[in-house]
Amino acid sequence: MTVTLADVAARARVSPATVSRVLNGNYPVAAATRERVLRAVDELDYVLNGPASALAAATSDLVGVLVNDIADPFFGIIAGAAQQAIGEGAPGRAGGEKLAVVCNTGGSPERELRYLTLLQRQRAAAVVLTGGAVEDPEHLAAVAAKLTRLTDAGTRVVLCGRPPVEGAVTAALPFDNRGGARRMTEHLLELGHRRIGCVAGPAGRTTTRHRLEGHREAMAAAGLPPGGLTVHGSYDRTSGYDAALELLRREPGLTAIAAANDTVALGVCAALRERGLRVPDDVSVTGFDDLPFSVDAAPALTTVRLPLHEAGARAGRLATGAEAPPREAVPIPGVPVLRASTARPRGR
Amino acid sequence: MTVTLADVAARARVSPATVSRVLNGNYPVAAATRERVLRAVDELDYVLNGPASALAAATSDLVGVLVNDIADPFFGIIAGAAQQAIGEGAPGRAGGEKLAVVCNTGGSPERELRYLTLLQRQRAAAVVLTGGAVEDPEHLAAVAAKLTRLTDAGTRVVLCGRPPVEGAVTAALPFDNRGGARRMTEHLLELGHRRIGCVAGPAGRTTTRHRLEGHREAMAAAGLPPGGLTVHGSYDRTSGYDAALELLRREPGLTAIAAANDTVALGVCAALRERGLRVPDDVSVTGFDDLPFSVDAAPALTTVRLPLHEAGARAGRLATGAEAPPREAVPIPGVPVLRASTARPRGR
DNA sequence: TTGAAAGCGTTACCAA
DNA sequence: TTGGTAACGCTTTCAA
Repeated sequence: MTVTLADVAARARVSPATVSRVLNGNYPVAAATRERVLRAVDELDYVLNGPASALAAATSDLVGVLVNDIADPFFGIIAGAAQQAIGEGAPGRAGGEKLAVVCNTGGSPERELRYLTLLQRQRAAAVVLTGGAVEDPEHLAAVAAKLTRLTDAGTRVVLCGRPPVEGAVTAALPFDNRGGARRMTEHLLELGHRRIGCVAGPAGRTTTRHRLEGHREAMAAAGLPPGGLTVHGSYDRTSGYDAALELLRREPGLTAIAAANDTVALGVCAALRERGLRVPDDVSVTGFDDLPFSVDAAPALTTVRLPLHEAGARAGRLATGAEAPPREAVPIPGVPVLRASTARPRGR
Repeated sequence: MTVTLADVAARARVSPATVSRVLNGNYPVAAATRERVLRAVDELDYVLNGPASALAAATSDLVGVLVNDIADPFFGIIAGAAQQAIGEGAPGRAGGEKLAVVCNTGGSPERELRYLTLLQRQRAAAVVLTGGAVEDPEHLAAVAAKLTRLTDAGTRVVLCGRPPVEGAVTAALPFDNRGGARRMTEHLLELGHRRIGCVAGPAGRTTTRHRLEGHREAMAAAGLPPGGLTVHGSYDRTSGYDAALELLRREPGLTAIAAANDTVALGVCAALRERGLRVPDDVSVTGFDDLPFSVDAAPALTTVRLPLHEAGARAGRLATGAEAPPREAVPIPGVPVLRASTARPRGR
């Protein structure tokens, strides 16, 4: 029925062991023999049995990339870069390359754990976790335990855009969300803004907390009440829209809104537009992430650029072992991108 | 070292066979026994060995979802919906659920084939191919052959937003790109537009060809030269930007531009904006796909809505077998969404 | 309802 | 440089 390694061996008139060696290329094989084997592989259209290979070798070619929302280009860019780096990296078993796959947790802690178990079950070669983590202590502990088991079993664990986990991890590439947010708000303050609203991300996530903390640090440093004008919401457009209306209700005279990310900023802009307010002349809006569409969506948007592609690619290299893990986690900085948003507050 | 099924069996004082039966739940097991086994599983923190299981059962829990560009929300939405449907579907081996993973081909025929081979190697339970196909005859034949091998080996093959492949496929859910594009251009014609530019997608892909054909059908039906004002480019913003400038160079008096998709339309809008032209008052712009950001990016954009989420979810159900494959492929229609784009041509 | 045991297709060790 | 051959951990028939 299906062609096996034994069939190839028979056809090439060698032992199965030799075929395996040719395919894996880890052992010396005579050129003539190798030739014969490869021809047989081709003629029989042989495809290695991955499960059998993984069972015997106690490891597989699978690399899992976990993302919070696959429909969000933020993760798409990271995952795409990681997948490419992994594909280009060291070849996996049997001369084939590693199979980098992305798993969509939807931001759900349960699904995150489920995927980790599934990947553990598959004896994955590596796992890359991207984006913010849920901060529930119980879940955090469960994830840490799971990651420890994975590393113990030889699976490489890489964190990308996610804060380090004590000792359970091969490498961590955290984003400096706090610093980026602080610099962003400092920029607004320098322009003279004082009544600044904040649309934070979903509560209980590291990304949300860090960005919010950065914002508040800047506010506090300027002697302003840091917590007054904050609304939480999910990382989508609707959330920004609703939040902007709520902020305007609370403080009709606000002159700037700092949003959790670019997508949220888009919703903010839409709400302002409906209210007849212009960006950035009436209200300055800032985002975070600098996604490709934001320049069209809101040309006047000031945002923070995170090197998503670079971070993803590096995470991929760390996952394959093509790059040595850094001694300790060095946060990847986010730099404000000032497009047209240099408007000073006008007061209304 | 690692906990095996035998360890669980020993602890529960049953045979390995019984443990397997409890885990898979396909055979009757006494309630008390099952209880004991599950407790042992829990106490030992046992995780099934996927490769071993897949080897013995000759099939795995893996479902591959191939996308052309993971950073494009078009695919993200489809893949997310498919992944969710697959996760919610019939449980896979050992009571766990299916592992739906997305693979990013980057639109490259080689990577597409490579991923198919990798999934074949893993003995994937199903494969979902999304989005347009490259039309190179050689590649088409190679893919068809590969898909035939996959179905022969018991892997379900589902096409989502991709034209059917002769006999090699379990189910196909093609998008009616041609009809959607035709209706879109008809709309422009009804408004009185005559000098309509077209920014088509990358040459040699089914999606591009079908959308272009629909556009030209409408043009021809209106007695207009169908091929005059067409520029090809990739599915990204830059492509739209460049194409719009080129179209304006060729026909400064054009009053409408039909873009390959929403992302491209964004680039078109940006170029027009730079030229001091307003959308839709000076130039009407149409996109395709109706992605979430387009409403903010270009509120005046007319676009075609494809039910991406529904299509992805259905593809997922077809992949798990939760839904019976349709007798034959029924194209999923795309309906024009007229936001503010009802402007008639002004002539310039 | 349960157990015993024969595979499943590779890998990797030990010889030759 | 090559071959023989135990594992690897699970599933599944066949018996009991």
